[in-house]
This record gives sequence, structure tokens and C-alpha cells, in this order.
Amino acid sequence: MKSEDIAKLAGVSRSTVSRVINNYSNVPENTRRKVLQIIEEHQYEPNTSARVLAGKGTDTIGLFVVSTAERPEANRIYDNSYFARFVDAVTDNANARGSYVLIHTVYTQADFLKVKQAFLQKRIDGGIIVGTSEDTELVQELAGLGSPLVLIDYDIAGIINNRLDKNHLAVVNSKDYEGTMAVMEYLIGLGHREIGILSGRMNTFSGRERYNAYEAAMKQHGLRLDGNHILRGEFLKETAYREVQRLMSLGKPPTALFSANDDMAIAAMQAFAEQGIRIPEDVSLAGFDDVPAASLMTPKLTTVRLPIYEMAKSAVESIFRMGQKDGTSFSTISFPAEFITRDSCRPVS
Amino acid sequence: MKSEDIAKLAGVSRSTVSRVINNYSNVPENTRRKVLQIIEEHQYEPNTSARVLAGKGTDTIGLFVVSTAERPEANRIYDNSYFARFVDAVTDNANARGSYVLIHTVYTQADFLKVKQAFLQKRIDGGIIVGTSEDTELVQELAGLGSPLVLIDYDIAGIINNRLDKNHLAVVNSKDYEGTMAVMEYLIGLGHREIGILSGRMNTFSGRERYNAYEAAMKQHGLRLDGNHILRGEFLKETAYREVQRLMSLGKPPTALFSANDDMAIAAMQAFAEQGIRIPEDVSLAGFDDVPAASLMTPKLTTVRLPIYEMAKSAVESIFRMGQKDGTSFSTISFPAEFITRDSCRPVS
DNA sequence: CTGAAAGCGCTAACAC
DNA sequence: GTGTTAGCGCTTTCAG
Repeated sequence: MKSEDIAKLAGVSRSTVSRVINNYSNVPENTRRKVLQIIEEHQYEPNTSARVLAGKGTDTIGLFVVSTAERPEANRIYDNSYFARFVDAVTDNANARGSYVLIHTVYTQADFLKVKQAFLQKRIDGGIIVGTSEDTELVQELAGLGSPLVLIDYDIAGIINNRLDKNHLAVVNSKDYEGTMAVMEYLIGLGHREIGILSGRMNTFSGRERYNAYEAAMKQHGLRLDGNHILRGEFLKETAYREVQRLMSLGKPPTALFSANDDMAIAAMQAFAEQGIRIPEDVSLAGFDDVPAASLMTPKLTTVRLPIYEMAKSAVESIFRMGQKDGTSFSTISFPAEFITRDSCRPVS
Repeated sequence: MKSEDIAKLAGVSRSTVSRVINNYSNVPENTRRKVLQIIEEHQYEPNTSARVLAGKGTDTIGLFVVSTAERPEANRIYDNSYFARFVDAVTDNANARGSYVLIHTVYTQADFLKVKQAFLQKRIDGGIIVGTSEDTELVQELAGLGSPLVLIDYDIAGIINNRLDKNHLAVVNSKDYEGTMAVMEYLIGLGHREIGILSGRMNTFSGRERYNAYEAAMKQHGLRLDGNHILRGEFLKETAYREVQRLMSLGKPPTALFSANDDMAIAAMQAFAEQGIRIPEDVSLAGFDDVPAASLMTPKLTTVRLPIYEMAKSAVESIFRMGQKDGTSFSTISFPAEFITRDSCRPVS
């Protein structure tokens, strides 16, 4: 069934059918009703490819999730509860605006090509990238493609300094620095002076921010940074687990540990438990992200909540805004983080 | 940049460019190389809409997640860890085969229209639906559209009895009945005779299967079904929470409770805890799905694991298979469930 | 208000 | 081997 068929049945031309479909005003109510009825009867839906080819939008936004986890493992992305919520939130907001969401995950360079192709092949009206590494070249490539592009969790400085094409670019971040500061002030207020960190991926904006805030807080309070207490967790459970094991093999752990995300905090908890270390009696532990499990485990994890839904909403809105004629200016927004005190920390004894 | 531009630059015709792009054999190596080089230089990618319109596939498969949760709440789908893993697994498998995944979630009838449109508007080569209600009419509508369709967790009997168009249809299920049986045999073996259930959505195949197995097990062992112990949780945390509160207001709870999914088991645990009921000392609790949190909470939840990744893989493969010339036969497959004993159950005292 | 016709970018016979 | 041509189904000037 194509528009021509509908036209014939309704006794009008394809142009008129098109006018009805696109809700043009210059169609008499009678004609419109008749056409609409035929369309209804035959379950006609215009072919998207044809519409796009003729100049309409795709009503699809791309969502590309970049992960460093290894390919062979199954369920890698949603193992990370942070990403899963983005996928959910973006889909929800896009759907609410009548758009579909085209998803592709990125583990390898080849996958990255698929992202670029999604733009170049005109499959989407714009795209959102979450979890991007600090890779100016790649981002520049995409930014130069002319389609609306939103980067979630990306260092604005890198964009400014490299004079990236900012015509169709927007960045959505969260206040990771402030959130981490809140955790650190809390821990220090509890009397902790030996505070370790399980850091995230340092090629990620949030990973760096969380680390930098940790370091800044320590220095501000005149606390010593002990190399042995700086664990590189890469945001990954397994890596964090091994790092904590390594930490324990080195001797006495710090009295408190800040983990750059909850997944790692959970892994750390297990590693500690296996060594007979109790949380929070022996060491205080704080995470970041407030994943669902954080409030379910024992002890409940003290952490920082990010307004993922609002961030996703903002990202989707940016795509639409930039899709407009005049909405081509660079924009950037940073969402507040909420510190949540629960049971995994306690005053130093 | 379009194929014509490439053609000019390479000194050939559009046909030849097309032949190169599509890897046709009748192109001399020299010509091919030259064309490929120009394409490379200019970052040319063929317009997907044009290709599709000219008869090629979309290289996109649709994934539609049906949920009954209310619209106003944020993060509704991935609150359900079961769905999140499907999204992950399907995306992973589709991507690995070079396909994008087009996602739309379904909360309302209007959303369902978008699913139908995705097919009718030829946006996808086929679609996967997970979480479908027992709604023969809707499924029939989609099945009749002629595109490959895979139903995950759907009652085959409904398809057979209603003589649905099975030409491009496949069903992927899990052995929920057997899995539940394993839980029940275990509980009964532990000496429990008063076993309650927190049932799921009964308009869902897995919801019914899990309930039916519960009932069958009780009857087989001559145990009495106590109406007060049959809680309708609808697979939702909040509902389950309220149901358990209601149960407690009725007096003494059963000695064991089988929850049709982990999310509800977790909610039940909280509700119990608030009433001073300990798990497993006072009541044994078992779930279903083995979500990440199941093994993190205290006590660790005894549950049943479904091979989500394999199911998703099978679903994606079915789409591709049905996309072939001859692969139009109805297929159905059911994956085994694995019973996992942990710490939330104990012999009746 | 409405129809005719051109064109969107690509593929696939069909000739040469 | 390779170019020419006719669509694929829709939107959109441009006439009338």
C-alpha cells in the first residue's frame, strides 16, 4: 500500500494525500476526512525511507554507549547500572517526543565506525554519546559531520581548547567534583585522615573529576596522599576487586575508602569481606552513582546520586533544539549531584 | 557527497560505484581500488534511505519492551533488571551481526501504535517483542504484517489455537514452569507446608507459568492453598511491598514465600524487615531471575537464573533467519532455567 | 484548493 | 565490464 493507492481510492492525487498526512492547512475538511478514512481502513503508513529521502527527518535519535569492557563477556554495558539508566532515560524522553532511539554500543574501533556511519548514512536526526573517552579526534570527527551531537560526561575544556566545530554540539555533565567534595568533607569530618580512592577511568571526564576532587580535598585538609592507597579501578568491578586484594596484601588499609562508582564499591566490599575486614567497623566506604543495589546491600552504601533522568532529558531536548533552524549554538549544562548518607561510613575509632 | 559525486571523481558511472559498494564480483580490481580510494578520501557513506528505497534491507532490528508500569514514574523499564538485560543482550547480538537496534518502549496503547508503525513504515528488518501481554489481537496484527517477528515469553498455545499467521513468527521462551518446580520441591523438601506466592502479571506467559507451577507443586504434595497466602504482586516492587504489608496485617505469614521475580522478593524483604520478620529465620524467601542485586543483598537470595543472553541471541538469529528467502517457517524454542541455592531459605523449624 | 512533474540517492535490469 | 535508464515512495514547487 502506497500513497498512490490511497490517492486512487480517495479520488485525489498523491499530492493531496501527502498534504493530509503532513497536516497542511490548505485541504478542505471534507477531502481530509475522506483521505484519512481510506488511510485508516488500509492501515496505510508512509514509507519512512521515502519520506526521509524527500527531505523529512528520521524521527530517530542515536544513542551510543561507549564502554571499555572486553568483548567476550556478555552483558557488559548493563552490568554497569549507570549506563543502563541512561539508556532507559534517553529512550523514555525520546519516545515521549515521538522519536525512536537507535542504539549501538562501542567496544572497539570498528564499532566506532558504526557510530560515524549512523550519522553519515543519515539514519538519525542527531546522536547522544555517553561514556566517551577523552579522544578529541574522534569527537571532532563526529562534531564536524553537521548533525546535532550531544556529549554526556565530557570535558568542555577539551572542546574549547581544540576549537572543535561547535555549531551542532552540546555537552551535558554532572557536578562530579562537587559531589566528590561532599563525600570527602563528610569522611574527613568523621575524623578520617587516611583515605584511599578507587579511581575510575581517567580518560573519562567524570573519572578525572572524581579523582581530582579527591586529591584536592586531601590537600586542602593537609592530608597526605599515600600512593598505596590510590587504587586504579577503571570503573570496573573485577579490576576494583583485584586492586583491593592488592591493597590488603600491602598491609593495613586506610580507615576510609572513596570509590569512584558504586559498582567498584560493591566489588571492594566483597574483597574486604573475604579478608575479614568489616564495613564500616574496620573501614568506611563510600561510592558514587547510587545504583539500585546501593540501598539494598548491608550495610547500605553511602553514595552520591546523579540526576540521570534529567540529564538524559536535557540531552534529548538539545538534540531537538539543535535540529531547529536557528538552534545551532553551543550549549553546556552541568547537573548537581546529591550526597546520600547511609550506613557504610562511621567515625574513625 | 553522493554516489554520483564519487562516480565523477573516479571517472566511472554510478552503477560502478554501486557495484563496488555492494561488493559485486564483476568489477576489475583496478577500478574497485580507485573507487574505494575516492570513497575513503571523502568519507562517503551511501544514504540509507535511498538504499532501502531501492530494495536493500535496513540493517536495523526493532526491540520493543512492553511494560505495565505507570508513565509518570521515571526509569520504569530498567528498574526491572530483567528487561535491562534483554536490551543489553539483544543490542550486543545485533551489533555483532552488523545491525543497529531501534528501541521503543510500550506503556500505552499509543506506544503500541509506534511499534506497528516501525514495521509498516519499513524502519526495521524485523522486530523482537519482550514482555508482551497475552493479547492475541495485537500480536496477530503484528504477525500479519509480513516482517520477521520474535516474541519472547509468549504462550505458544495462544498462537496455535488462534491460527495466527505463523509465516514470519518465532517464539523464544524459558522453562519457567520447571524452574519454579525446582524452587517448590526445594522448599517442600525443607519441610515447608505453608508456602505463599507473590505472583507476577498473569497476562504474561512467564507470570502464568510461574503461578501454575506453584499451584501444581502444592497440589502434588497435598498442600493446602491458602487464599491469604496468594499475593498478587504484578511483578512490581511497589505492589509486592503493599501485598506483603497486607499479608502481615492478616496475622501469621506462611513459613515460606515464593516470589515470581527477584524485584518483588527484594521489596518483600524490606516489608518483612519493617515488621520485624527475619529472612530466613522467620520466613524462607525465594525469587526468580537472579538479578545482580540478588547475590549482593543479605541474606543472598535463592533464585532461578534464566539464560537471558542465549535467549536474546536466539531471538536475533531468528530475525535474520526469517529474513532469508526460505527461512519462513514457524519456530519455537524454550531455554532451561537454573535453580540457584543461596541463603534466603532454611528448613522449617 | 489541487494536480503534474521534478527530484531525493541508490539499485538493478538491460543493453552495449 | 560498464553505462543508461527506469524505478523505489514520498514531498514539494509550480501552474492553474
